[in-house]
Amino acid sequence: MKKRIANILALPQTGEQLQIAGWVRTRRDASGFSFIEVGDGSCLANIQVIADQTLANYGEEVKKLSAGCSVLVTGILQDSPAKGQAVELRATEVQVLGWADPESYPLQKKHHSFEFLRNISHLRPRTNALGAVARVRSRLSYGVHTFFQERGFVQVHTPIITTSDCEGAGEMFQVTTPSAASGAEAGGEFFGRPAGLTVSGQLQAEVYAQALGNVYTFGPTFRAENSNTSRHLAEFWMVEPEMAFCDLQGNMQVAEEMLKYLLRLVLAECGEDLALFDRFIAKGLLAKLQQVVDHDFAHITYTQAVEQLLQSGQTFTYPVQWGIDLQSEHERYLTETVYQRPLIVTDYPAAIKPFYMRVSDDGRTVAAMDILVPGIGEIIGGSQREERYDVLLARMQEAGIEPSGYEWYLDLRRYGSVPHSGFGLGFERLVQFVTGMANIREVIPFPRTPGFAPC
RNA sequence: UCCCCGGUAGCUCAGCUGGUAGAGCAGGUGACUGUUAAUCACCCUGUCGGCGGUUCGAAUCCGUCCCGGGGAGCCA
Repeated sequence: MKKRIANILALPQTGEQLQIAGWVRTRRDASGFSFIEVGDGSCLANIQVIADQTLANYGEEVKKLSAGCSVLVTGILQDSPAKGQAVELRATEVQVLGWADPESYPLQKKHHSFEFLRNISHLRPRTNALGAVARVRSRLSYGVHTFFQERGFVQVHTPIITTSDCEGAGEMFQVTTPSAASGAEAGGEFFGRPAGLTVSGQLQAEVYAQALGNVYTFGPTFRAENSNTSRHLAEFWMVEPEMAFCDLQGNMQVAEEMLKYLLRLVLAECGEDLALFDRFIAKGLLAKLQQVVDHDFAHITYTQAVEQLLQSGQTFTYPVQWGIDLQSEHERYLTETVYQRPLIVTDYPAAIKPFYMRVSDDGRTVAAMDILVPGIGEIIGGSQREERYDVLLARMQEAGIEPSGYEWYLDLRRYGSVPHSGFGLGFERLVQFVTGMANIREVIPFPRTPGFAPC
């Protein structure tokens, strides 16, 4: 019976006859038989196969197996007499499904730089670290859905192609057809007006929040920024809940609960993979994650943040002054040095935030919140939305946005407007935080960055 | 886009102040071995990122372009 290695190792039943299918990691020969380590991606661990010379294809095939070959192994699970593994599979048949020429197969049984692996993105999930990232990412993704579904949120598939720019969220990729672009098509635009790939599902999520209450969207997002950093991608995934009848306090509460829920989840269910990261990628990772789960997030207002930075005695490249946007160095200092845990900064100056954020009673700040985490910086950005028609309209005009393109958005304030809030979580930044991977390009299967999209 | 650093064998890298290349791993062959980053011996591997310049001579110095990494900006 064909079984996955994760299931075999979770509940080993020696004496059982079973079959595994996977890829050879290494082969070591002893006198009269070979050890073959086979992994199938179901977990980090491989299973050791004992292939005896009595196998019909031992000399012809088994002895020629090398890293990357795919095999179907039938055998009997038995206790292992040697250290390193509790059980091993004594093969009665080793069927080679696909060869991998050792002269040209790029993956070796040694450390490879992530930079090198990135250039073979079609093969890199076969490595321990990238395979572990893929499993953790998948578990987190599923966890996002269970977190919201358990709380009665409705998932909304917001559009990927959009004609409304979520102002302030970055440059949009244009979407058109070859004939439209060349002007051959009547009207010049496939959609009748300029369209692009979404930079945020927020505005459309607001529509459904004001019909269904609590909703979330979780999908791909695109930014045509020429930014080349370890924290930015041109295509990434974003989690965006939007909640009607919810103020900034409730918003922050959901965000903190969600992050802790997801960390608890992977700590409980991805222990083996996280242990790998803790050992080889980011020492102390497990303790750091546990510490986040066990403590409340720190809360300060933007104004307090500015005061603390001014009083810190630190010299910053960018001088601190009320009204400036906090720079990376400022955010890092606060979350990594002062608080050493996730930090929520609220109530930013209205002048540096987008038009849709709710203006506070002081008239100069908005009900915004950023969650900063050590090592990554901003992982969540959110706000209470401006629900007052007049104020929203004024803010749009201040920002130089033509209201005619946003009539549908203004309608939400004309008809049964309610206080509501939401936030955006950069999913890859979450995966980065959880795995400790230094570069965001390693936590998405096929990273897209300026000048890079190989397949 | 800006600043800094880098591009040498399939991979990871060394190569000091200029004298036309090395190691480990991988690969091949053989030996040995309940092995597990196996071990030992032998063998193979290079337009030193591209182009131009200085020089008797350039991997090394200069210019320029391309690519990558780190940081910044922008943000998630």
